[in-house]
Amino acid sequence: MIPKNVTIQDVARVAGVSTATVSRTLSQPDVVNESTRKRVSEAVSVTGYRLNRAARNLRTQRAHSVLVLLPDLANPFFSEILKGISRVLSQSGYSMLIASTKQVHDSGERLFDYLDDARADGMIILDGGLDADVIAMLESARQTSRILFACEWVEGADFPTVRCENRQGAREAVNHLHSLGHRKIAHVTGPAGNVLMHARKDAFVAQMASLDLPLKPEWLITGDFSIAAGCAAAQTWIAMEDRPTAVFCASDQLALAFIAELSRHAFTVPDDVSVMGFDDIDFAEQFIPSLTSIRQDRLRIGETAAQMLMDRINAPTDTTEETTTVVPVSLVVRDSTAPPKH
Amino acid sequence: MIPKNVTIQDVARVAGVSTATVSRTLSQPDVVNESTRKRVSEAVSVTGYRLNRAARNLRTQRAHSVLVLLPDLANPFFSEILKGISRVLSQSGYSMLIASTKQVHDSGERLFDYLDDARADGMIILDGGLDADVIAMLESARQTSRILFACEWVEGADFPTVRCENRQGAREAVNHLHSLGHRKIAHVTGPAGNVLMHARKDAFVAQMASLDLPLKPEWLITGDFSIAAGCAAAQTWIAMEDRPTAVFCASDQLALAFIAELSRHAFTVPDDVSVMGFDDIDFAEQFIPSLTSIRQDRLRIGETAAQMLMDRINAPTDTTEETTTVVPVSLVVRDSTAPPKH
DNA sequence: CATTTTCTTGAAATCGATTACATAAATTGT
DNA sequence: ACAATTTATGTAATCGATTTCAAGAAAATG
Repeated sequence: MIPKNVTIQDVARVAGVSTATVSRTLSQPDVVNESTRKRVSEAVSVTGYRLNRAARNLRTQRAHSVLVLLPDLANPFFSEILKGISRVLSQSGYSMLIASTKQVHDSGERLFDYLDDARADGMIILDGGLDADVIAMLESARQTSRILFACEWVEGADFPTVRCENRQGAREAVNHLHSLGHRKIAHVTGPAGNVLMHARKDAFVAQMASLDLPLKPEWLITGDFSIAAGCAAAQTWIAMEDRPTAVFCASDQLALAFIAELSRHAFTVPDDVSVMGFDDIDFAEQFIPSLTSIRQDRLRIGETAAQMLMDRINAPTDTTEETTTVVPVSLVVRDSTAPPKH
Repeated sequence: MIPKNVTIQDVARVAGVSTATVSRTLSQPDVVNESTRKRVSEAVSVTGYRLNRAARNLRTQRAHSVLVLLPDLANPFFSEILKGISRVLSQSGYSMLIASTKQVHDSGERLFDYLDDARADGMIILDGGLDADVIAMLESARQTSRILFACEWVEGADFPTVRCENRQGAREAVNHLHSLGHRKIAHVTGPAGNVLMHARKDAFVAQMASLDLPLKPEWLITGDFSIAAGCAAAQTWIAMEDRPTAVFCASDQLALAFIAELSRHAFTVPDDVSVMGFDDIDFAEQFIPSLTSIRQDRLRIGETAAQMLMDRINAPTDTTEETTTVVPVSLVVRDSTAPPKH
């Protein structure tokens, strides 16, 4: 009942040629004579032949797939990026493997096993918070050029990176609030140690200074990108003597939680305080009030990262040059920011 | 500079045994003598040997990976499910490949190529809206037992399925609203033809009847699971002569968009109308007002699906029995529902 | 002590493609 | 017309594991 797998041998027999010719017809049609090409193509469709990828992968020493490593599979922030990555990969005939940092760790695998394994030809890492020893291992791995970071990165490590203009985003945020008339602006940061948190915070501080705006230390509220942190930050704001009239949150998730918590305490946005986020996640638009944010083109980040990786994988030699691609951000003004009321 | 790959041959040489013994030591340690086992283990760690998966996959005719097919990569609804799937797969040493229906279609691949290809040993499909011809092909594929559906399914097709208790969820929604005192309840449905839409709508209608509640035809508002449909439904509600006091939406995304649109027209939830959703996505809790919903345990759906697939893949014979596993739902009461005001 | 059974191990075939090399045929140049 | 190319194809090695079969050693049996 179960028909045996059709192999290249079967096709060769049917077409009356050798397997080498079949293989050539399929991968480099131009080197075979037109008449045989036609005969082979016919044999292929008659037999219903499908290339066995495991065999090809073994012979060519290529996995024809790429690993995407996420900090957390359940975080919707990444889905659009995956879409971009997947699109580019599938154009090149590559498959997308997905794993989360935590899972890899828990299962006792080591990250570069994926490369050593012949399971993946490269990896796109979306988690800048990898342990130092993991990074060290990756750097000493044989195929360093096939590892790249997207969105986040690791300070001091020489991996190619695709990221958005974090600093520019923070500057635009400050400028936007400033232009609305705000002078007292707070910043809820990302998690301590996170590279994005530093980039955004530093730029925030710098821009405040360059606009001659005051900045009390307590207006820098340390959070992380979680919902809980947004709620906590809201309580911090509520407890302040001299409340800032605007708050720039390091992520949309923070901002939305911040607003939600405020509303549970009968404060209204933007009447009592203007709030803005960073990322422009899908939900920002649907929230009430809709959220002013700094938009990251996540699709493009994903596509760019995948394309860079493809280029490196297909490059004849190990190109050692490190490359950083920066994707622009844009301000999206919605209802959560307004001029301050006096 | 680039050290050659360590193969099983190298290990065998170092340990002074044959490759067969090395292979046995690694995959069935109990059949080799303890002393040789020790010697081999040592050789493995000395050489830093890593199994080449491509080679194993070819020889064993297993890809050791599973394809997960999503309707849309960018939809956050699925992320938690992926987490569940990935967890179970990685425990079994399997990798998770991800693709979207649209992408597979656009790239000209056929779905079962993934199986024929030796790229995947099975697939979990999260999209019940596949074209009829795709379904027909899948049914006629050689390895039908290695295909299963999760969340959605295809009416009439005999694939094993994991789904949540859609009907029970709809009943609980009606009961909840009824117990708050609502008598006029509308339902915003999912997209026409969708199996979830039908299950939920039918159960809604039935439960309304069994509670002797009136149900005008216009109270069944056809939507889809999109944000736009939620907005449109809100406008439909606003335009009604005799407005229902409660609205049960077939998804959270619908419900949130519904509420957002109402608020743009100066209606308040739950004061003017109670609204509830289905799914309990992460955001339901953060919305203002927080959303009453029917919770699907997405993690568990993912885990169950993956486990079922693993069992089938590892089953000695092609078990043809169709199985449907139903995962319970639960009512989560939040702020978007309240007794009607008269 | 001969015979059977059980443990261990190795030699070699195998999975299904790709590709280096060889060879035969066709084309070109002089 | 003969040598030199070019073009098209086939032979066979190869990728790196797993597994069947056979065989020698050790243990158990009568």
